[in-house]
Amino acid sequence: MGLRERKKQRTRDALIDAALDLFLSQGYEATTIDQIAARVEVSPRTFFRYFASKEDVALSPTADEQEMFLAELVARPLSEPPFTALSQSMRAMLSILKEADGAEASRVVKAQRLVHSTPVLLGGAMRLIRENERRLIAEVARRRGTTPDDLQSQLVVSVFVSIGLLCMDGPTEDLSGLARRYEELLTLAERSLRPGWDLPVRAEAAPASVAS
Amino acid sequence: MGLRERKKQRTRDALIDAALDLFLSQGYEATTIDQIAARVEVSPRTFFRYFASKEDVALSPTADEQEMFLAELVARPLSEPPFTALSQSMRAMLSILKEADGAEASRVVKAQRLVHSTPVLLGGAMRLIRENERRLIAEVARRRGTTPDDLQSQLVVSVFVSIGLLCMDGPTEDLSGLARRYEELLTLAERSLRPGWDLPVRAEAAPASVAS
DNA sequence: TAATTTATGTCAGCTCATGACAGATGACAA
DNA sequence: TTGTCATCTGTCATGAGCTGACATAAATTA
Repeated sequence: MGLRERKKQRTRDALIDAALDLFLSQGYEATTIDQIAARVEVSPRTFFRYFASKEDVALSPTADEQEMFLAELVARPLSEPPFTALSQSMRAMLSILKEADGAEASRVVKAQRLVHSTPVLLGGAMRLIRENERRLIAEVARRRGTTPDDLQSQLVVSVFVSIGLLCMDGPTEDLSGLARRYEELLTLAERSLRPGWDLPVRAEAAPASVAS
Repeated sequence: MGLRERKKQRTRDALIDAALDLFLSQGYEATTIDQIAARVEVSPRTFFRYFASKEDVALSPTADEQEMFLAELVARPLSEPPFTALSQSMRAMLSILKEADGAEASRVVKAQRLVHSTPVLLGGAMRLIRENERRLIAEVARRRGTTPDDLQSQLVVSVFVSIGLLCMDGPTEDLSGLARRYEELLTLAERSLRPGWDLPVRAEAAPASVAS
């Protein structure tokens, strides 16, 4: 990789870190682009060459998470039932973050805390999640052998995502706490859902061993 | 009601209608506050005395909906299981909108279409919904005889809300179409959930007529 | 009608965000 | 090494969203 690209990556990371730190210490609205740019020693105009908006930089770790989750899901074996594949993707993502370079994990946790404590960012994060949800639905539909407009596929993704959101609701101290709450919610969800609810109709569990 | 209050209400409604029409015809971002104010013949400054932001006016019908829904839920008899109470509140709200003055219903449908076609407004709407979700959880928790931090209560609300969101995903032509899709999704949900999943643990259905 | 409260308009100012242009810097071939 | 090219960066100008301060106009109350 050339010097140019490395420099760009460093500037980008520096902008994210500076922004997150300023946002968390003095508040999102109270922080100006000028302050972020000054801390990284670039012009305010340059900030906007890296991020489309002030919101963009705050949500960039969340956007990365979404990409990561989708990538995990696509990589899951097709033999897994849809809801299982979703759950496992989340577990995989969490453990990757835990193993990975501390800088990235730190950004994710910081962004999580920031988003959760700033209403306008919460809205932005929800928008990202909703947009990714469409892609998740496409993947789940593929696994269920249906088109993306299949309501049951949409419901499967929707229920899973709502669990993820609940998970983010509590206070985020670190990744382990997040993982713990996630497992707890998953147990509750499985207790509330009918076995096989996420399977394609062809493979649905027979109600009382009666042939259809 | 005095003349002053009536005038204020008329100005407010006029601002909402002007904004929605402009947003829908030429796009949300492409519309300026000046244009909205000019159409109602007030100063731009006055606009901000009625609405905190450009987003606020676009989401005001959605915010009203949220208030309305919560009011319906609180009015539901305590004898109803939580998820039933939620479903019935939605039905009640839809039929009230259908009966009510056409202006309000028109605003709701317009806002729906607008929000669905404007990413930033989608985020804003999600924020409103999430904020109301906290109050819905409190009410559901009360009905289940738990505190608001009870995870199962949160799950009940979360699943219901995710159905509502799915409902809004499709194209919104009118209120009847919305109601139809809602019923369809509700049927699917009930088919996916275990009977009694939303009941307090004390009243949970026994798995096979075995006394606990 | 007079006094008080409240809504509105005007103005100045800040931040966010974008286009245009010029200068600086890394990439690459002769 | 040097010159050329592509790309990144800074400066400037501009417009839109939003807010505080103050004066004016309108409605309420006495």
